Amino acid sequence: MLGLPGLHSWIAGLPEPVRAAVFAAATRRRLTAGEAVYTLGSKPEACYIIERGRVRIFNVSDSGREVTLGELRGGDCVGEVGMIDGMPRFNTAVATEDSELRVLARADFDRLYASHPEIARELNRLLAYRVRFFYMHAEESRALSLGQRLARLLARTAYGVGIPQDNGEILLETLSQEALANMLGGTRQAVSQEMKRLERAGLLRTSYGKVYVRDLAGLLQPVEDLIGAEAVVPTYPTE
Amino acid sequence: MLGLPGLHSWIAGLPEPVRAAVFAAATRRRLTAGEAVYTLGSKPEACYIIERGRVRIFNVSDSGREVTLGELRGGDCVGEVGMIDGMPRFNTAVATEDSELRVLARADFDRLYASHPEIARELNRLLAYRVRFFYMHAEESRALSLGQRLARLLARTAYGVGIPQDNGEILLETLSQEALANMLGGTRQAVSQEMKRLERAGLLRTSYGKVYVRDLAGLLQPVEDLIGAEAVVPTYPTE
DNA sequence: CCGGGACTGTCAACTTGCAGACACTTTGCT
DNA sequence: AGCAAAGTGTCTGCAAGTTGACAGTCCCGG
Repeated sequence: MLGLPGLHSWIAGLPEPVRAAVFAAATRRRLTAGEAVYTLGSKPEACYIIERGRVRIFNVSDSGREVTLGELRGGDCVGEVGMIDGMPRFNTAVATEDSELRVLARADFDRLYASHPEIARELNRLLAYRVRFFYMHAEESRALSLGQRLARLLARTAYGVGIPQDNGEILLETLSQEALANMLGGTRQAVSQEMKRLERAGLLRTSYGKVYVRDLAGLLQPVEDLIGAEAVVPTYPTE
Repeated sequence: MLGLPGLHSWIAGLPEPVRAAVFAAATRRRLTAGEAVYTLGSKPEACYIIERGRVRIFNVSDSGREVTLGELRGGDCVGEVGMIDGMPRFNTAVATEDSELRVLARADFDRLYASHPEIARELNRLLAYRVRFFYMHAEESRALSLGQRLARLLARTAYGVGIPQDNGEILLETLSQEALANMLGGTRQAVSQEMKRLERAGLLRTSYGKVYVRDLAGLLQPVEDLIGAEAVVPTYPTE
């Protein structure tokens, strides 16, 4: 659910000289598809800026099942939290295609962080975004059914990286039901079932690894229904 | 799950003169039990430092059910994320007992934030903690059963605010099953059932609104079993 | 010391989603 | 064209947790 419109970098907003200093301190690293940027539990040695390619963030739950948190792309940053608190990584990042990263080692990060207050402020913006993101994510997982989450995920993905077609449909590429299941924290079978439901409702059309969204507004409908049903909102005195 | 050992303030770590400047800019506000600090969807006008009392952070899901995120106490801070990104509040904060807060208005925050780089750095530490917290929280909700989450919550609460008794038990006060259910994202009935299971296992003893923990290590046991069962951890090349 | 209110234990019916199994379709490579 | 691998549709249990209902238990104020 990263990899969608939103704030995914603390570099982009920096004034030019500071950004230049960051890039000057960073080394380059190439990854082939399947290679890990970092792994769960490891010590945070560096943070990363993705120049090219894709990096999937996930972790492995009980039965070895992987739950995808999101995918980051060119321009995005990974691994900042570890730079700030120094605690072990709490998830795993793996390149899903051949990628090229800028690596900013811990010591260099610390030096720049201490000397350029703009960096701390940009990181605040990024972390605030992430706090909101994870909070909403947790909320959504609890409050919405798999079908509703699927609809939302598809709608957001369409907004973010969808490719408009001539016939008005929006194409979502490289999006197998298995991958969707991982993102939603559900099983492939359940996704298949819900997907069929959406297809029968005429909201989309599917083809192996591809989804053609037909009615983007319609995908968000069921959620709005739910919000509309939220009749009994308790009130609290504010002053 | 806040209100437990952890980092809950960006004030405490500030150098003395800066902290003094923050307190000088803040006004005082008294809340009676049940009064809201802020509510879901409102514009972030200020952030808060709790001087005395308790503030519960929660939000209302679909059917009007409240899901408690945690409780903050004296010394803790609330509402920083809104100061940084200016977006509407994404949850509701209500005083659960008569409380006293310091209120730092947006304009004052902005002024101090711009002029004291230490504030941004302390906020990063706090936000990094919150990112981790929410991430773990989401993970736990997905991967662990209600019973396991209950055991963990009780263990952590015991560590955090438990009161050791003469007979070796640890007393957890003001902890009704209803409140636990809200924290765990479950129902009162399910908590009752799991609590009985823990009681039958001899790990604790309950009495209306109180829990006496007998075997703290034992409470964490079932989770360790689960971790131990995590045999098939896929490996990823790191270099 | 007694009665209302809050807290707790338990049950049955129901819903959601998981697990495993199996047949089928498409894609991509040779 | 042909074949293996990946992706998909669907079914049958099965487990966890919800909803609603009801009765029992404890606490505290009048």
